[in-house]
Amino acid sequence: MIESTNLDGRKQQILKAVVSDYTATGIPVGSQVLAAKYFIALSSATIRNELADLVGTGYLAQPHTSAGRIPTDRGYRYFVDFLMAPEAAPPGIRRTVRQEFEHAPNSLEGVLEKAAMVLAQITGNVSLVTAPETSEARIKHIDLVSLEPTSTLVILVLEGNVIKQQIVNLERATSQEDLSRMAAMLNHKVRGHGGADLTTRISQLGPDRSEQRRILEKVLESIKAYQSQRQTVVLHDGVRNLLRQPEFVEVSRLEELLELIEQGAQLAGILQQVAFDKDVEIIIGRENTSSGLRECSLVLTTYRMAERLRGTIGIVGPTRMLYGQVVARVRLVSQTISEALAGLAH
Amino acid sequence: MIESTNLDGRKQQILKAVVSDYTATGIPVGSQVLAAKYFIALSSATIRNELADLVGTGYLAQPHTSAGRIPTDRGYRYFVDFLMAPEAAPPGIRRTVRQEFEHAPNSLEGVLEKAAMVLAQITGNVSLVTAPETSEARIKHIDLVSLEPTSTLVILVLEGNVIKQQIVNLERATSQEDLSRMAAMLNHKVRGHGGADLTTRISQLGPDRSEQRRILEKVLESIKAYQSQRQTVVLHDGVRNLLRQPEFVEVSRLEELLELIEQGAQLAGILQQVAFDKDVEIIIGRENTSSGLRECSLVLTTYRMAERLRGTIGIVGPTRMLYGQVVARVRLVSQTISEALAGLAH
DNA sequence: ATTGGCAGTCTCGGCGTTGGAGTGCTAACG
DNA sequence: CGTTAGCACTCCAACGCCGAGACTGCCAAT
Repeated sequence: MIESTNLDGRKQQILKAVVSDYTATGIPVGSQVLAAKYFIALSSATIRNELADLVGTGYLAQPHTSAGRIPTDRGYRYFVDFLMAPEAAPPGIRRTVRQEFEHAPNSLEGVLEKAAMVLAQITGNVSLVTAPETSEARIKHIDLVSLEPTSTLVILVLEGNVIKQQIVNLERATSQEDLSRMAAMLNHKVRGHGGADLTTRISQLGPDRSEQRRILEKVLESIKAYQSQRQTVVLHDGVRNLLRQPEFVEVSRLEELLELIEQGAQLAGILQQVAFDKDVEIIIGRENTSSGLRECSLVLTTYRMAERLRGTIGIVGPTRMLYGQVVARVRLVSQTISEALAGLAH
Repeated sequence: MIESTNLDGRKQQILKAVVSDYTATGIPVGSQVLAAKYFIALSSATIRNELADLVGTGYLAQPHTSAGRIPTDRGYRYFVDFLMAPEAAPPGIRRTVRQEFEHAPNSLEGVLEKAAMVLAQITGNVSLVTAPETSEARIKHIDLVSLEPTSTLVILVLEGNVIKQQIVNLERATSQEDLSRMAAMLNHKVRGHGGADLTTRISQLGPDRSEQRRILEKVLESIKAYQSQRQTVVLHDGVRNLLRQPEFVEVSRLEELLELIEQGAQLAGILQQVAFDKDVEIIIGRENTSSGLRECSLVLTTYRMAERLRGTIGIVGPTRMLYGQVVARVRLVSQTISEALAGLAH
C-alpha cells in the first residue's frame, strides 16, 4: 500500500478526527462539526475540500449526499496502523480486572470463562476466547482408571496442568492392577513428550508380542486422535452488548453474525491464525472472508499459559468501535490471564 | 383454580382454536377466521359472544379494539393443562436426533453441548442445559498428581464417570510416591461414598498425629468446598433463533432476556427447582418471578445420568410458542441424552 | 340461544410536505 | 494557489393526514 504515505499531515489529522468523532458518537461527521470541534483555525469550506479528497482516495464515504462523512474500511485501517494514539486502560478498569482475577478460579476453564465475561463487560463487545491448543503440549502424567472390565478412563495431565480425559474400550477384561502397572510404565516412557514425539515413543515400547502393548497402543491412539481431531471451542460472552449498538437495530444483520458466533467453527479458524509474536491483531470489515463479519471488526491477541500452550483472546464488534480503548483492554486482559494461568501451570 | 372447570365444551374448543392458531401464525385471531377455519357450523357472531366471555374471564385479551384475540398467560396455562393434545415428535426429527447422538461424544460435557445445540435447532428456541448436580454423587476414584513439591492436583472420578479436578496447595513438600500411597488409601476408604457421608469417613481415617492425616483433610476439605460452592453453569444455544421471532423485533425486550441467559445465575435457580418426578414442567409468562421472563415461557424437564446424577434440560422462548411440539421435542432429547449418558456412566 | 346487519373504533400503510443538515460549486480574497 | 464566504441544491427524516381494512359490540330478528 503506497497510499499509506500519500496523505499529508492535515489530511491525516482530518481523517483521525473523523474516525474519533464517528466512533464516539455514531453520527456521520460534517465539515462544520469538524471545523468547530477540531480545526478552529480552518473554515468549513477548506475542510470540505479535504473531505472530498479523502472520499476520492477511498478513506471516507458518505451515506448519502446530504450527510456527513464516515470512515471506510480503508480509513479505519489507516487509522489503526498510523494514527491511533497508544492508549492505556484507565485505573478504574485496571483495578476492576485485577480484582476479578485476584481470587481467580482454580482451573483453566474457570479462568477462561471469567476472561470472556470480563472482556465483554469492559469492552462492550462480544468477547471470544479459545483454550490453548494442546496438540503439541507435553504429557505430564497419565492415569488409567478401570470403569468396567473392558473399558478404562484415560486421564491425561498435560503441561500447564491441562486435563484431558477419554473413555477407551478394551478388547478384553483388564484389572485395575494391570491398568495401574501400565499407567506406571506409560508415565515412565512418555512423560515430558508430546505431539509427533509420542509416535516414536510408542514404537519403542517393547516387543510386539505382549497383550499390554496392544492395549497401550489403543490408549495412545485414542489420545492422539482426541488431541488432533478435537475442534477448538470458542467461548463467547456479551452478545447482549451488541443489541445496544445502533448498527444492529436491524436484527437481520445480527442474525448472520450470531450464527457465526454460536456455531463457532469458522471463528475458530480465524482465531487460530492469530500470530503468536504479534501484539494485537485487528481485522476490519471486509478484510474478513466471512460475509457475516463484513461490517464487523475483530481485535485479537494471544495469551500464554506455558511454553507450548497459547490461546487466543479478543473481541468482535461493529467496525465502528473505539479501537484505541478496545486494544488497550484486550491487551490488559490477555496479560492478566497470562499471569493467572502461569500461576496454575507453575 | 376453580376456573379450570368453569369452561363449557364449546368455550374450551374456542380457546384451543385461538391458542393453536395464534401460536402458529402470530396474528391475533378474529371471529371470522375462527368460524371459517374451525367452526363452520357457527356464525362469527356466536363466536364473538363466546370470545367476549373468554375475555371477561381472563383467558383471552385483545391488543386493541379492532384486533383479534390473543391468549393471556391464564389462557396458555389452561391450554397446556387441559387442552393440549399429546404429541409425538415426527419421524424426521426423531431420526435427526438419533443420528446426532449415534456417535455421541465420549464425555459428559460433549453430550450436554450437543444436546443444547440439537434442542435449539429442533425447537427454534433458546436451549438451556445444566450439568448434573454432583454434591451427592459417590466417589469412584481419587488420584493425586504432584505438580510442584508443595502442590498437588486432585482428580476425582464420580459416579457416572464425571471428572472433577482441583489444585491443592500443601503445607510441606510431598513426593509423588507419598501422594500415590495416600491416593491408594483414600481410594480404599472413600470409594463408593459421597455427600455428607464423606465427612464421617474422614474422621475414621486414623489417629490425628500423622502428617498424612492433615494433608488428607486438606484435600478432602477442598473437594467438599469445591463440590458445594460451585454454582451451576447453564449452557445455552440458539439465541439466534430468537431474532426471527416477531416479538423481539424490539431489541429492548431481548436485551433483558439475554442478560438473564448470559449471566445464568438466576436461570440456574429456576432450573434447579424442576422436580425430578414430573414429566415436563411449563412455566408461562408472569408465572416467572424474573421480570426479564415476563413475556417468555420455559419448557423444562430432567434427564438422568446415574442414580444420583440428574440435570435439567429445556428451552426458553416467547410465550407464543408451539407448546405441544416443543414439549414433545424437549422430552425426546431428554430421553435420548439419558440413554447416551447411561452408556457413559455404565 | 343464534344470527344478520350495521355503526363504531382502531391500526397500518401510503403520500405529500416541510425543516434541517450538509454538500459542491463559484467567485472573491490574500 | 490555497483559503474562504455565499448560495443553490439534494436528500433524509419526521410529521401529519387520509383511506382501506379488520374486527368489534350491540341490536333486532329468528
